[in-house]
Amino acid sequence: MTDADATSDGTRAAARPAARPAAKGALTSRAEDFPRWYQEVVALAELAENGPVRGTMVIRPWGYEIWERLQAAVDERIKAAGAHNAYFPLFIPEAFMRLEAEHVEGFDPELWVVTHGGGRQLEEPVVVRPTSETVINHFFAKWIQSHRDLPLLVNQWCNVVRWELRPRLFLRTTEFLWQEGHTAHADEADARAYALRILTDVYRDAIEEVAAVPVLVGHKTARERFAGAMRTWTCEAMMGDGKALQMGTSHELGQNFAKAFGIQYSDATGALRYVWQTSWGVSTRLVGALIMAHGDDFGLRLPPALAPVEVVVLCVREDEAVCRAASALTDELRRAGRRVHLDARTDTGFGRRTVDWELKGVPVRVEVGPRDLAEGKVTVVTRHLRTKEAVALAGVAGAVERICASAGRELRDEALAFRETRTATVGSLAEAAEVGAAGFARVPWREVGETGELQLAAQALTVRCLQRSDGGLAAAGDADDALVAVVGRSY
RNA sequence: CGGGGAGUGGCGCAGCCUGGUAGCGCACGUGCUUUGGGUGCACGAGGUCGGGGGUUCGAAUCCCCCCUCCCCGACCA
Repeated sequence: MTDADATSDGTRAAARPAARPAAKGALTSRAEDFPRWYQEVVALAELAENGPVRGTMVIRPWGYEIWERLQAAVDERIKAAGAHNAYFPLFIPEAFMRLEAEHVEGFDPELWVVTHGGGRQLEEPVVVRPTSETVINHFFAKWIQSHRDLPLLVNQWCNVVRWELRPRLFLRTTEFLWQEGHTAHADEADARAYALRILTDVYRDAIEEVAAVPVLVGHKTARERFAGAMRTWTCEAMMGDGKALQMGTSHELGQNFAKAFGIQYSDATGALRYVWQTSWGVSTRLVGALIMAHGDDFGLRLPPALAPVEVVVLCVREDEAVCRAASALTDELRRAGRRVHLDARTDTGFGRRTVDWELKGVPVRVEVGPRDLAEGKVTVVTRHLRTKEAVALAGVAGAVERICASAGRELRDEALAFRETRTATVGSLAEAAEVGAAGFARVPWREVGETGELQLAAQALTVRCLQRSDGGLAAAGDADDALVAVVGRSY
């Protein structure tokens, strides 16, 4: 798996000379086989691997640190939007799941149900949460009595479990980590405004500014909508193979759950009213998106903001002067506030080490070797561009600073340019199917409609979102027929 | 659930048809060598061959039963 040459063909391995193909990367190229490339990056960059139970995932430290940084970026924005973190239980009474009709229908096939505990069969089975909508609403009903209790803005970070037919590390696993926000508002307009605020100020901002992945925002068609929602808003990104990935969703739940769970409040006049709600989430899928949006044939490319290590200082060879200089540079960069790792291993060849750091996506590599050092210089390598420059020792901190300051923007620009080359505006369903097969087609929704959506589905295509022709979000008064559908293949 | 495939050192596989007590690549350990883009050489450690039963002097190999996993068709953060 780690070696593209070590395939099933044993005789070939035996006959093959020791040398591997010169100058080839450690990975299958993205163009050759994107899914395989993805799996190899996940394995070789030590991001994650499969757990012992089908569909489960072990997130390794390198991958988890990336997740922690994404999480921090999202969390601080959630708090800025006024929500507070809380925690609700993993186990949900089965009966709760049945209270909202569409919700039951949507989740029933994905549920894991615990039937035994303490060595005996449970009188009432408990569901392992696939989402916490129901438990949280049960408590909302208790906590909300007056309009003074509103809005109630709660978020939780947790794991959820859903039966999955085709698991893929980070993208679709049986158990995954996420954040789910749940809110209750006095009226529809307030709920809508909050759902949109989360969509743009929390999700879009974190994804574009921190993860450096450009997204399209819009709302889902009825077919793609969250089970039980009136409207589902989404951030959609294009991956390196032209397929779409939903990176975050924010739902306007209307009063469906409020009615199912009896969440009512007394308004200023004393009248009893049902609340209007929202829910929203992003998950560890973001890590998968990061890999697929930015990765290249040499591995992961991390925006500095998310990189566990921003700079690796590499001693090219064992040499006292080299080690001293490398160590001094490491200290200097650390003092400047960078996350730096000093790689002074002498038991591993230089080539191996550079390939490893490249696979892991570390944004900047500072190579300290005797040759450059004799001239008072080191080699600074920019991961996302794969450019090298000789930099005087005194200029290293400045060079690193410049790269760290620009890398995120450049990655985003590159991803955006790629998306644009793969996006076309078309006028018919047939054209949309053609363009959508390799990228995004923008087509008037009235040309698609629900029947068109079915036809697209037969070709593995979906409407990723609906938006205004200028890319803006639909306003309350906008009819879907006046909107543009973004059509593409998706994960 | 329907169709196809696979279980053999940590990983990926060969061996099975034509039974004779297990091998290759990678990874791992030790030593030397090398280190400016996956160094090279030598030596070494590591396996209840998914489980159970049967046939046989002898089973990874043949027969029966069971278990597990993977791939393809009914979905999503």
